[in-house]
Amino acid sequence: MYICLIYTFMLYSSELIKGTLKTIILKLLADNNRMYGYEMTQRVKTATANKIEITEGALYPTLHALESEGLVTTEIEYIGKRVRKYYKLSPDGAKRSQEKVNELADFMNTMKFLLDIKPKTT
Amino acid sequence: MYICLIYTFMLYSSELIKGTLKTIILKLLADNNRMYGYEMTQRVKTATANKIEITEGALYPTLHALESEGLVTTEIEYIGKRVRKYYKLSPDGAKRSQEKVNELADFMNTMKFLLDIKPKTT
DNA sequence: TTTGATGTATAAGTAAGTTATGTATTATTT
DNA sequence: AAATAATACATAACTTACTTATACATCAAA
Repeated sequence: MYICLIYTFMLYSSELIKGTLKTIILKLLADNNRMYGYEMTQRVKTATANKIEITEGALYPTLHALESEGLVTTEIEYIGKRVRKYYKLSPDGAKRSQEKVNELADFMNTMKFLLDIKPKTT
Repeated sequence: MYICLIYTFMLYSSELIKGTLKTIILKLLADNNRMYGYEMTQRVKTATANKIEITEGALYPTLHALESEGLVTTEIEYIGKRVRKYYKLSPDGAKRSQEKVNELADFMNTMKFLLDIKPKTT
């Protein structure tokens, strides 16, 4: 007797995640005081059961953009000889975080209505 | 005495809508047998209270892409002298429509969980 | 008669990603 | 001991899916 286990790594098509990265980062920082980039990728990966994987090529430019917009501040620390860059929300960033999450929530409600998606019955 | 009415046209930032256009079109066609492009833009506009406005520059290339992928078929009709192009789902398109809607629903549930968004209490 | 709505289409430019590559340290496996 | 994987940052080249602008044409309304 064979037992066949198929693990489907149902990663979302990338267009979907596209508009949401900044919102995700800002929300993570709103909840966690400070985080570093690699930590964010791991947090999102485990929190979504591998459904959302943030690539470094997307993450770091976005973090730099948030910094240059004044929405986050940074602190560099050394773990042994390895550099680690912590990000923290500025007051503007905290405000923006809420706005972005609210906008996304509103958008998702609109889309659910438009696509006639029923709430999960779990 | 002045009465000041401010209408806020809270259009979503375009990155959000970005990944969802094909899904919206396929779902419209799944529900309506056949539709033409302009009709789709109006339907979405009114159904979302002007929150989502599909631009022609996005719509028509996407419709052409769907056609060349074999997901929709077209019929041309004349209203007076004015041309109108109707789109209809192919069997593949009907299947894809369901898949896309399911994927988006799944994605939105994941995002709601990740961003700790509470269901609306209305 | 000219503006707005209806209707389709494409070209140029942009934003936000992907993919690939690079560098370096530390832990784990063979 | 050496190779591989994980940790940690970063950037360059490319792609995708849009936006913005333009174009053309018909028909209704001001």
